[in-house]
Amino acid sequence: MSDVAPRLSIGEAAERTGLSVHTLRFYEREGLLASPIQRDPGGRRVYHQDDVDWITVCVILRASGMPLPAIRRYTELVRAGGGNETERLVLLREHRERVVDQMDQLRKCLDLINFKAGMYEDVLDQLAVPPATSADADR
Amino acid sequence: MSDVAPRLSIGEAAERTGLSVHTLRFYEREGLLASPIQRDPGGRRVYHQDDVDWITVCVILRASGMPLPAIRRYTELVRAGGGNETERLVLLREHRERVVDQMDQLRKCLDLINFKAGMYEDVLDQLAVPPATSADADR
DNA sequence: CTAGGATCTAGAGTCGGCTCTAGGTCAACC
DNA sequence: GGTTGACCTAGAGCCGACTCTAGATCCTAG
Repeated sequence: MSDVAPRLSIGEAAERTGLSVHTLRFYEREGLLASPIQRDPGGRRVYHQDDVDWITVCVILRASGMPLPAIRRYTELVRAGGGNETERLVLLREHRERVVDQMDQLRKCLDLINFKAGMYEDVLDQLAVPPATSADADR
Repeated sequence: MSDVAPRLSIGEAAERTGLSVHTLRFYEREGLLASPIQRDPGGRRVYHQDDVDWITVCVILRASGMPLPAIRRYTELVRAGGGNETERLVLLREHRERVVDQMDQLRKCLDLINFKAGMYEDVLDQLAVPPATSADADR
């Protein structure tokens, strides 16, 4: 047993969450953090695993396009403790719909790309083969 | 045979592409349109099916997160005509990677949502059943 | 002939989400 | 005890992608 309950500086928290220290402070100001970040005697932030875990959730939600205000609302519900599961569920389900829609759009885009890329590949193949092609046609 | 080669006003083009007239003009200024939009004698834009089709491609690419400058570059290649298929392919493949990455992130987010939503549903089920639960435990 | 609505241009404004700056504190090492 | 580097706050700045405004023009219907 060694690194139980690690106390992380903001720089270390930034490393593990993939955010910049600027963004970590910004998210805190924006009220996205579930629990207030501890401070050391010098006034510096001290992050615990729980904080990192929650921030990671935020990062995933953001990456899926959830706007900061929505994440904030969700955070507030979590902060408020049990008893509001229905509202949390509503929020999550709403976002799930948006995520599903996005996947659909991405699939459409992928189809488009594959279609167009296929066309270009064909054109390039045509150009690559011909050293013999026209002669072959005569035989 | 009636509506062959329809000539659309910007308002009609907006309807069919789902963009606003403002955005249509903006995209044009930004150089996203493959061919210059025709004008009627009064100086108004006239859109043809080809234009709408190309704009639709742009919309799909945008919806998948391709930045305007990338769409512009692609448009320029298309505008330049054949002979640059390799470059187009490179652009499309780069974007395909980003799209695939995004789908991955969305999947991760969906997992998270399903996991959390599942927890909340369980909590709510617990609350919904119990009218008899504690008494049952005594038998 | 005029009133209304769609269109035009150039340019300003908005919004979300960071990102950075200035000016200061603090801890640690040489 | 001086220097370096991570950290602090408050607030300004930036970027992408629209979105809107003002003031003019043009077409159509009444």
